[in-house]
Amino acid sequence: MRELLPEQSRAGADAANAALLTFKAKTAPRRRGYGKCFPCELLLAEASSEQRADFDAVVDDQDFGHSEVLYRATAPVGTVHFIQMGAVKLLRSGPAGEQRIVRVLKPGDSAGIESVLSHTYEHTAIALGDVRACSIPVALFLKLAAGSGRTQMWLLQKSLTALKEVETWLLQLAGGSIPANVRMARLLLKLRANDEDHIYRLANKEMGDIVGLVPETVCRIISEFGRQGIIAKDDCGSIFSKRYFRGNIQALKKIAENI
Amino acid sequence: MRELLPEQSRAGADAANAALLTFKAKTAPRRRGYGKCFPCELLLAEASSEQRADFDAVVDDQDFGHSEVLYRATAPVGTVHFIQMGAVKLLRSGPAGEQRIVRVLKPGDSAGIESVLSHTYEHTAIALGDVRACSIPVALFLKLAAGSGRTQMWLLQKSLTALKEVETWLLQLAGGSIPANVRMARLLLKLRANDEDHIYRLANKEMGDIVGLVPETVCRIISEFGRQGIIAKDDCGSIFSKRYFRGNIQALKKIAENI
DNA sequence: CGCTCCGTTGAAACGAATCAATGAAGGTGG
DNA sequence: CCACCTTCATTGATTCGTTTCAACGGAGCG
Repeated sequence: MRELLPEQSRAGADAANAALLTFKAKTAPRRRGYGKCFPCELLLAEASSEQRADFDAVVDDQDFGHSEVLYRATAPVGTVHFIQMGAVKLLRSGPAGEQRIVRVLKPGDSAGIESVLSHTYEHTAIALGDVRACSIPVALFLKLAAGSGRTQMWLLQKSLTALKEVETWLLQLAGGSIPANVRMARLLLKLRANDEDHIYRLANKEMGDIVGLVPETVCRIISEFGRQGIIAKDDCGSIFSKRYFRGNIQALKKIAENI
Repeated sequence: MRELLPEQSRAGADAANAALLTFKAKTAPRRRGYGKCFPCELLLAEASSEQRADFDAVVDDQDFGHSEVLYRATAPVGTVHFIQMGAVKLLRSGPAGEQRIVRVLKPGDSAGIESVLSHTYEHTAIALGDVRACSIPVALFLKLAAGSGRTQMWLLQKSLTALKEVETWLLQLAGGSIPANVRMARLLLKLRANDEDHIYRLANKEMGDIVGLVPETVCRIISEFGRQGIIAKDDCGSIFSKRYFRGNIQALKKIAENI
């Protein structure tokens, strides 16, 4: 289980990642232009030409598979990531071993910005499904960001948006006398993909780690929703095999309102 | 109960506040120099002399009494506040009427910065005890902030710190299979005043609104802590009359660890 | 093929919410 | 200054929901 790799294997994994990055930088086709990644565009808008050269030499896209670790909490900050595709869960762990998913990053979000405050990562970041991210060494990122007012403003907006999101989770998803099925309905609505009736499907334990429930309880509630015809496991072959639910959004909203 | 003033009385209250502010600007002794409020210092560091004059004409300190409302959620953003003294609770309300304290601001924190994203307040802000805040009209704040890179950086740091704080609340204080007495012990530790054994005392319902418990349960746990000699109501006369607990920090930490 | 991990379901125990009643405190008006 | 009223703190008895413990089946993987 990659999420719980023991500490001693981390150095090896990091070295492997570094090697992979180097390899890719030399052999893989480079991104064309800077427009592909909005944050990079911002970072470079006010940069000098030699900074652009620096940038071009080390920054590239990076792909991660399902449940692959982008970085680990308490590790020194190495790179800042801008999510371009897929979703990433941010895990925070407490001293007593408790664990909770505090955010889910989607395309346009950034990971590792806590480097502005500290030299170690705050979370463990793990890919949900296939992920593509633009990865920038933290030193370069900080240097470019310091010279770009627009980037700072963008970061501030992103941070405030994240703050709002977490506060909403705290209000709507966290325990506190709100029945478990209501919290689950709200979570499913938040995990909606696009504007259709597809709902991104996480493992029972993962959903439990968000709403504060035990996996068994999550399973019971999901099963009950299924019995009521509110959601169905979307096993329609293809790549969607088991990564999605198909849900009755209106019915879920009804439950989420909690009468 | 001032927190639940009906809507129709708000306009009157706002007008009264505006009148008070004007009055104070004309008659009350002004703050001496800009050094008194760090954020103001930052805002003005790169400002022109006429901007300073503008600033000096409208910005001043404002005092709030216990349970007084600084601003109300969904109201248009009028002023941004920098807390100089006391504590302020930020309440977020959901569509189903659920309510939760999502943050507690302390000196050095800012309130109303969501104005960067939106034109309405995100929270209802209510004073806990006596509060002194530096109040700046949002238009002036945005104008000055746009021209001050250091202010933007400071705001980013503040926002990231708040984000970290809320995530920690989500992890340690929100429901999720963590026993109620452990969550309460953690809350009491977070409400510690200074480095002593004084603990800021909120109403039972307020503490419940943070950890997601019903007031009765909060009372039972506090009573139990009292019976165990872990905390005592600090009724030692003076102004501290009933605003503080006196607690055995080590014992609380023991409980907070949850074995 | 056997291993482990995850999903699923059942029965029982526990903890917190609810309902209800009393007492203390603060504010208002006579 | 006292009586009244509203709000909050406190405690008990009961109910309800979620956790816990346990067992089984299936999927993925070495």
